[in-house]
Amino acid sequence: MGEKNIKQAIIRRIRAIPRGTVMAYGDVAAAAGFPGRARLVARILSESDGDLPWHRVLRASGQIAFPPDSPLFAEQTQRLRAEGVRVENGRVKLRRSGPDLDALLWAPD
DNA sequence: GGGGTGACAATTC
DNA sequence: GGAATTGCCACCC
Repeated sequence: MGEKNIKQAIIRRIRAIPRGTVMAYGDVAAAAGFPGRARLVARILSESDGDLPWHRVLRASGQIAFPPDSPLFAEQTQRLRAEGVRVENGRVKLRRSGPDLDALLWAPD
């Protein structure tokens, strides 16, 4: 399998993240079928032209993956809040295996 | 081929 | 919850 396909699969997965929700780098990779490739997701996002919802991807801890004083940090925070996501102190509460909401957000393609 | 780097993560203390 | 450690993988020099 060529790497191009992996990249495409991950990009598709990122585009599929519903508005107002967030996903961790590792989760995106796993959901695309490539567990353990979190860093690849990060690299793809850094290379992307900005046509994908990069602001919906954060660390597994729920923290924004930029230094708090960086402009990207501010932009990501603003974009998330614009979608109704609560961002406090540079972090978002990730509810995994939580209430019924999960089944809805993590529904299959 | 070796070594350092990075929008990461799981484990351990 | 935080800090340190280890694993990871693509990319660059």
